[in-house]
Amino acid sequence: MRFHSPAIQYFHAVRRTGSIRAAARVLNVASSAVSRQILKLEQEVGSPLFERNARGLTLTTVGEMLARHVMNVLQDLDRFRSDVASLSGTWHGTVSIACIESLTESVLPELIASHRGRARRVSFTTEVKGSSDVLEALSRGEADIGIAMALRHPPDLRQVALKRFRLGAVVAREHPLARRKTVTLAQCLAFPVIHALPELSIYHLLQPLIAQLSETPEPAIQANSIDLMRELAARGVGVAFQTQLGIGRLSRDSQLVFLPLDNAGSPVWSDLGIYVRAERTLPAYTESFLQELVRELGERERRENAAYPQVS
Amino acid sequence: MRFHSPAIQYFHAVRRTGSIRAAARVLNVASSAVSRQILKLEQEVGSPLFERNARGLTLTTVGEMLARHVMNVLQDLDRFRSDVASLSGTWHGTVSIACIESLTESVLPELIASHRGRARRVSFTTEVKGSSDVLEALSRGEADIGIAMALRHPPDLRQVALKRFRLGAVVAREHPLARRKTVTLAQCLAFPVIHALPELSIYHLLQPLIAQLSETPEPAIQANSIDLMRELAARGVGVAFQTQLGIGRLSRDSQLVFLPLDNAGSPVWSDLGIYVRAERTLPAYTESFLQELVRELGERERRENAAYPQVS
DNA sequence: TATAGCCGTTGCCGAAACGGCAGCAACATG
DNA sequence: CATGTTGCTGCCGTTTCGGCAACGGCTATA
Repeated sequence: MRFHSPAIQYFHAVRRTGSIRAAARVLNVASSAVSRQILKLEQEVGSPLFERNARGLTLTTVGEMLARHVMNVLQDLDRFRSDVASLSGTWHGTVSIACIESLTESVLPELIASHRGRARRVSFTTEVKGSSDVLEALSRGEADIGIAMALRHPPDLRQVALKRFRLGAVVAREHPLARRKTVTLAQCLAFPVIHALPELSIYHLLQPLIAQLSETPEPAIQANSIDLMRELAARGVGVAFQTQLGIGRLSRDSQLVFLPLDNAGSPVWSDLGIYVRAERTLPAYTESFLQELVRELGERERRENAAYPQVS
Repeated sequence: MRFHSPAIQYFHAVRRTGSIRAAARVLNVASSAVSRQILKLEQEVGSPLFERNARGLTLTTVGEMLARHVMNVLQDLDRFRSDVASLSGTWHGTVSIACIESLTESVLPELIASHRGRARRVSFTTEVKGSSDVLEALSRGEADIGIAMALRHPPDLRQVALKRFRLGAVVAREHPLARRKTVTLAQCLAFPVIHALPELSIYHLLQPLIAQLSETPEPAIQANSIDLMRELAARGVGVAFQTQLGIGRLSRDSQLVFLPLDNAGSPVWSDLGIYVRAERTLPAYTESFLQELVRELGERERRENAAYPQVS
């Protein structure tokens, strides 16, 4: 089912690989063929699409415009294919997800497992990244669904849903703070804390609040792995900060205690956004999973906010 | 700038014309070439795209799916072209509008004139249709922007804006009702009325209200031309029903008087919707006009509702 | 400074795709 | 039954495409 001129696909491959020869290897054709198609495209458009650097090609402004168009075409072709396939009863395809680490402990594995239980022919690709990298991967068409901290998102992305979860302190069961219902940041800073490095978005949530406090914090550990921070907290090394989503199993096993943060009487929210390329209609199987994802996150949001009602 | 395989464009032409030979004439190629491209497409997709009737071709289900994809591709290609053109400073293209008759008296001509005053290189195509035909033309990709009564719209269309205007009685200056501020339907029906035929959406707005009244109405005139109804009312033939949008000049010349309808104490609204294909990003020049259209209609809505405040 | 390894591009040539022409059968209309 | 129109199919010249080998430009390394 290849009714689009090869130029389109060649261009797409060159953009992704950043090199004509590399694209040719991926496409299983001679590099000369790729080169000629690109040159022909540039002649048709009337403007160069790539800047030829010594070590590969970079998109020009016009090239980026064409890349957007080509992405729209190829993604819509995917959708068309899945539409035709679903007509004859066969649901198959791959859902590609880019998400931040907090989802990997329980939300995503459970959802994927349950979904594959019902739709065996749908496969998944998931890539864990930082929030801004998630949005970038989505913009570049390298993922279908993105889950990231709800920062300002580029206009070519659409925020399908926005779920807010309470940020809290995470301590071991034996920790002195563990008997409290909620904690303030100041109370936490009296103990050794496990800080997130700036590449994690928790850092940007907490930093402004910490800056307001004038106290000298206890010596702290810094890490960029949520998994590591969680395990450190479980071993009583210190106080970590997370949403309850990121704790998961250790919380159920009662090794960890989650204490909602209380910032001058109001909760500290961590906003989770679900994103999709705006100029795109998702294939049916992707849309189906997306709906489940939104529903599940909404369900968790509801449950957590019921368990820890407003401080005020 | 034709970097899409001919099959795409041929298919699109065949779909629009409903015949291979007609498409070939439009495309300036031999009919055999078109026929072969369609056959090749069907082979690639693995399913017939058209039903061959004796007198032309009709889309199959799969064909309609492909038509949707092809429409997305070609419309997005248009957008890409306009993006590239605007990069080199030249804004040009054609905005195609499908709308109902009430817009043709003042809103649309003024907007188009003012827009062309600023952007000389943008041309316009406008087609006046009934509300449901407007939506259909939009779905088929025969128009960029649709303005119609806000009925339920198909899911492949997006309602960009919804503006409500008061439905009112329209009478000549000398008409006995002309001195009133508002009128009820019952008061109107005491006089000869000019009814809309079912093909106009005013009919569907008024019919349920008329059905509630048990009175025997005066002998009425029925028409399907808003222009005709307006001119009839201006000549004192009877009471017509319209939104103020549809009166325009004759109202400014004080030949006609607009009397908002009062239905058991509440206004009768006529909802005007502005529509666009959902799976599409508009070219910049089209988007620009669309914004002006929405703004202008919003402005009129505001002015009218200020002139005729709530009845209650 | 010389060399090896990439890079994109180009000439050449066989293969594949495309399009035009004329003619076919099928069907509708009168 | 004649006529017109429909889509389809051999045949054939033209265009396009892709593979191979080679060239010049560049970087990194010895």
